[in-house]
Amino acid sequence: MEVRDMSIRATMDPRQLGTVSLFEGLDDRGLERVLQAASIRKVAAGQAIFEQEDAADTVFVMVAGHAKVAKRGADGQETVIGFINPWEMMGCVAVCGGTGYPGTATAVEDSWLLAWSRATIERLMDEHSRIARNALSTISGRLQSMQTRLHEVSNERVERRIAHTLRRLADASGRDTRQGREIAFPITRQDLAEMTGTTLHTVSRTLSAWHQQGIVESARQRIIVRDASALERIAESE
Amino acid sequence: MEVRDMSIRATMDPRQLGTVSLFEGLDDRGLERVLQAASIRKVAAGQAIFEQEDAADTVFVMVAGHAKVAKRGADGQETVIGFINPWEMMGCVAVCGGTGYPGTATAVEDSWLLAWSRATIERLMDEHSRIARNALSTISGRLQSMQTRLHEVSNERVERRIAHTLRRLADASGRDTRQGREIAFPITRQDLAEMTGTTLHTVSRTLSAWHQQGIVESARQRIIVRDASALERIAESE
DNA sequence: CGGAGGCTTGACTGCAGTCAAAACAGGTGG
DNA sequence: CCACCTGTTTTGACTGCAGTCAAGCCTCCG
Repeated sequence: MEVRDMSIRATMDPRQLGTVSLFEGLDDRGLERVLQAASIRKVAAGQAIFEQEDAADTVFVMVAGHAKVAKRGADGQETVIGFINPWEMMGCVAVCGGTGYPGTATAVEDSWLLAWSRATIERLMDEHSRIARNALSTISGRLQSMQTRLHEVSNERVERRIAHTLRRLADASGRDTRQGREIAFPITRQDLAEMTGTTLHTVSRTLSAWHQQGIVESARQRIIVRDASALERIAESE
Repeated sequence: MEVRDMSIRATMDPRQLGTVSLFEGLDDRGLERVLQAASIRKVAAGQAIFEQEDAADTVFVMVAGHAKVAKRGADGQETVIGFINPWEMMGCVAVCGGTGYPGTATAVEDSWLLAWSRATIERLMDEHSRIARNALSTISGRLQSMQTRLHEVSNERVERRIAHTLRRLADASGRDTRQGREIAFPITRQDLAEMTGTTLHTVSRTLSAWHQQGIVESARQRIIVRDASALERIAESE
């Protein structure tokens, strides 16, 4: 399920960790120490990284690959909380808040992650108060984006919600190609439906319509945004 | 709009501050210092405490009264993020995250609040690392409850969402009366609609139906839950 | 007593969910 | 290399939940 591979750590430049919001502003020696305290895990596509309600004892940073975090409710329905890009962290809320993981994280591609145990992260926070402050501001940002999503799901029509979501995905996880901006990991209609509070049928119909209009290009588990401004118009028009 | 009244502070027992999640675990001397750093404000019902997008420079703790925090979107629609009860704080996310306030806070009753400036709260956090940790865990809790609400709005039918919301309100902000458990502050159908992502019409119809069944008692801006277990059944039944 | 804000109810409608079926792509094993 | 099987996507037809439109009532407050 998980394989450790120490050689990767040896070849990694600690300064890359400075990209991670949690470790922003640390000096080189601090980053070095943080890296030394980490362990590395490889997770194959489709495998779980952590499970909902498991005691939260590890903070992860994605090094390469992508993961999906989804919460499943009592009724078995899933809601996609978000996708994790390289150099983003996950698990921090649960570890800091002292609760279980809020959802299940699944690798959607073969991925490499750095991992720190709860005890280690707490020690690092003690040594570098900057890390605690970073955690606070990162979580605050997530809370705000959650509030925005709540507002959207509560007040907006499906098409517009999909447009908003797709725009954000293209923005945060996109990769420019000759055809347009492509979501940089495999994502199904079902995933998009679970992010927007709708059904895969409606997502499929919507994307088909947008395809007709030349706004998106799409194939199995791939979506390319050709006309970002049209998407913007759908998302924001009165 | 806001009136300062220092005499209240003089008569307040610092230990009451220990009830506030942000200051949990501080010793008496710490609480004393926190209280000394606070200023007091009185806000009349209907008045704003802070406005959406204002630079977040003050953290508040409700001493007596209740406030509503609502976010209004680009389209002018409002979403109620939550209600603030006595000894709960607000503004912390924005102040800690370094962003503007995520919504507008309005007193729904005449209220008294303690207030700390950003600089003061940061100094207090430096002096007492416990405060920073508390902030982290409080915000984590809010994030999780946001995720739960997102899941509900995405996947559940209106009636069930209202049941969930009403249950939580009665739980967190209820007061036991001979008729049942009453929401302890004035709340309109519109407020409830904006919390659940529906319209005041639907809320009204739903409450009427529940009234028929003896589940709730309600009047202008007042709701009493008579049969909590029935509500539970509506909220959780398959 | 009059006005404003809050609540209720009815009738209608349409968005999007459900049900159903089929095409398609990709991976696996023979 | 082909056959099969599973998971993904598309499309159509139907339906019902809840939003919209409309009207009127109630309650509190000035």
